[in-house]
Amino acid sequence: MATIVEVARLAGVSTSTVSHVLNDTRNVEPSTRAKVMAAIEKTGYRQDAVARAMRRARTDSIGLVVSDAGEPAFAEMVHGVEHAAAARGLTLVLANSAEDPVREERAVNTLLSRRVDGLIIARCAASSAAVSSRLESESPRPVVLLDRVFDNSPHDQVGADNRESMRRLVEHLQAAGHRRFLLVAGDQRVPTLVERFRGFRDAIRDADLPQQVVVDAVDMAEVREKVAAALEQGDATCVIASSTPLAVATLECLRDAGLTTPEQIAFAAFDGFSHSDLFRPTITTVRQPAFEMGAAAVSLLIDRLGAPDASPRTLRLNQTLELRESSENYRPGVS
Amino acid sequence: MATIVEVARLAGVSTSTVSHVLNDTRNVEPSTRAKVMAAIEKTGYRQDAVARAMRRARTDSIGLVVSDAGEPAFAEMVHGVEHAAAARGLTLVLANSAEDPVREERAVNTLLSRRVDGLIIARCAASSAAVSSRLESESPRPVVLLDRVFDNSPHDQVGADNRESMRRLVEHLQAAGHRRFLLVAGDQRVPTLVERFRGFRDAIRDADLPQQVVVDAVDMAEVREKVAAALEQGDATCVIASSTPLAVATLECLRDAGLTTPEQIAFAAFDGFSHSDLFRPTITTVRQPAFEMGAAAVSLLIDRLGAPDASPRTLRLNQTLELRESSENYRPGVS
DNA sequence: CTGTTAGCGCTTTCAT
DNA sequence: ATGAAAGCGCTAACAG
Repeated sequence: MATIVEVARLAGVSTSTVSHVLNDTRNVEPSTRAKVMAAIEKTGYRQDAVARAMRRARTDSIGLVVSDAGEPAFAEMVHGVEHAAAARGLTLVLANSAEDPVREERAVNTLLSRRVDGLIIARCAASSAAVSSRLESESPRPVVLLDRVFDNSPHDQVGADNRESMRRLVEHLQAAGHRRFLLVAGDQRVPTLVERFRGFRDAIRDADLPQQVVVDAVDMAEVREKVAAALEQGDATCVIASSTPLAVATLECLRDAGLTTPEQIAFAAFDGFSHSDLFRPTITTVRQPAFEMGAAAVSLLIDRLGAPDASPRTLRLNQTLELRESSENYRPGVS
Repeated sequence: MATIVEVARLAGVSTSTVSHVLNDTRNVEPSTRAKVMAAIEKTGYRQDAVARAMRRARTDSIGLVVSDAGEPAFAEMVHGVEHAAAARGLTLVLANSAEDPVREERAVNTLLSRRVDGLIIARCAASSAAVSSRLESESPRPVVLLDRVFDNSPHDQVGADNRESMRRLVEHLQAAGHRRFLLVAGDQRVPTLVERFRGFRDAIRDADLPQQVVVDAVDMAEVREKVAAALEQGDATCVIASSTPLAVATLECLRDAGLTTPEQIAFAAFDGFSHSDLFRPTITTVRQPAFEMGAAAVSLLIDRLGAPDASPRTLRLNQTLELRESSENYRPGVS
């Protein structure tokens, strides 16, 4: 590749003039500019982003660490982040922690070492304290927490209105006549799942319902076991799964138990499945605006670059309650 | 951040010694090494990948351009690429062309300008010639084509055995009694879809079947229109969709036409839906090993770095034919 | 309006 | 076994 020096020589100007033409950073005589453009054309010159980043304070890149690249919801967030970043001329550097704190820490270090202008991260469930302090000490490099938001976080964050959505979902199901629920709540180290659990508790308490069965196992095999046991005991009329993986496990249990939805038991899930309208049963779902969350994280990052000392913001995007067959047609008299 | 100079000063050695300790690139007296390590610890020093890349020929990063980050199959490929790259200490820089040749070209330029060690790209349907020549002139920076492979490509490529898989699928359906198919073939500028179409033709020809109805519209609205019309005419007993988006459109048409699967019409699709076992109808699917394809692309890239002049390789991973309800229970006598 | 030049932080010859 | 020093390609004072 040609360098800026060759372009300058060919155009008969200094490298600084070439640089200024390239970046439009000071006035250049039209004729000079033309000579430079011609030289660029002839040499096939392209700016070297590495050398540029070396000199400047910024790299025009951002890092994203997701906790599970295999989950469709995270794939959507990646898509949203990429879209918003590209729209602002930022390049995306992607890493996946796969819910492993060691890989998470390695990913964060790699990205920081590459001098990304900012970092968006969906912390993994067992995220280490080392990562937290590393992130905090990295100021003024902005960090935005995605999906998994924390109380009193020193960082900007974007999540969903999990607690409120779960409450609305449960209220709807109660109004439809359900009084005995089985909540498949999942790993309670994950803030998102904690929030959903709290929303559930809120709704149960406010409706003066008795205690409900909650499965909060971490391991999926254990989840299946406990859900199966709870179904066997059998007084729940409605099952709620707090995430897609939990919904998969739950649906498998329902199938194994020979329970059909919604005839024998109602079902609802968070995050949901793609193209769910095309298949049966269609499942009542609280849908996360994953793409928008990713895009919003980029916005927060950009805002933060412009105002490093503003106090941290937590953004919560609304989830939508999509009512479908799996929670319909419940007949209180029959239960 | 501390620099290598501060570490050197603190350790009472030269920067070159620190560098050699860091990269384990020449022998260092254990005691010296210890002093350096201590200084690194104390300063919290971390290597600056930008400066490092500036000096060396490599950046230890690879670029990936996907043509549609919203498609689950591509999300899986991204996941596979990330996984394989991370395993080799390579950082992934991600871009999405969204099937837009302008964005594709921009993405390629951005990645090259960042001096990625290699480039993996799923070309978009209307990919411009400018991109082709840009990619070819970038040697010796390796380029691997992903998913969408081309005849006589100067690059390494990894795709699926589309032609053979489609042939197997059609043969299976023929054996089950089907003689009139509707193929929803999609955009014939996309090599993957062309290959699937060819496999279909092969099978029809070898079975001496009459001409079949093929929908090859690009625009999804047009696809729906033509599929609806073909269904109305109504002599097909079996519909095959060549990709997930086409399957979605087709299933909507079937639903709108009031046709149930498999009772009234058989159905099969490529790429498929996630968690398809849990929903009805379960769909006979030719599944693409998307994750593995992404990982394989990284392998090809690495191999190529080691052997820049070997002739280009095309790798075709096997797809699996997953037989499910949507293609069962067809009764020839009734048709 | 344009040119000269000092680095950014690091790796890597070349000496010793 | 270690150090000195020359840049990698670029940007941004500073000077004219």
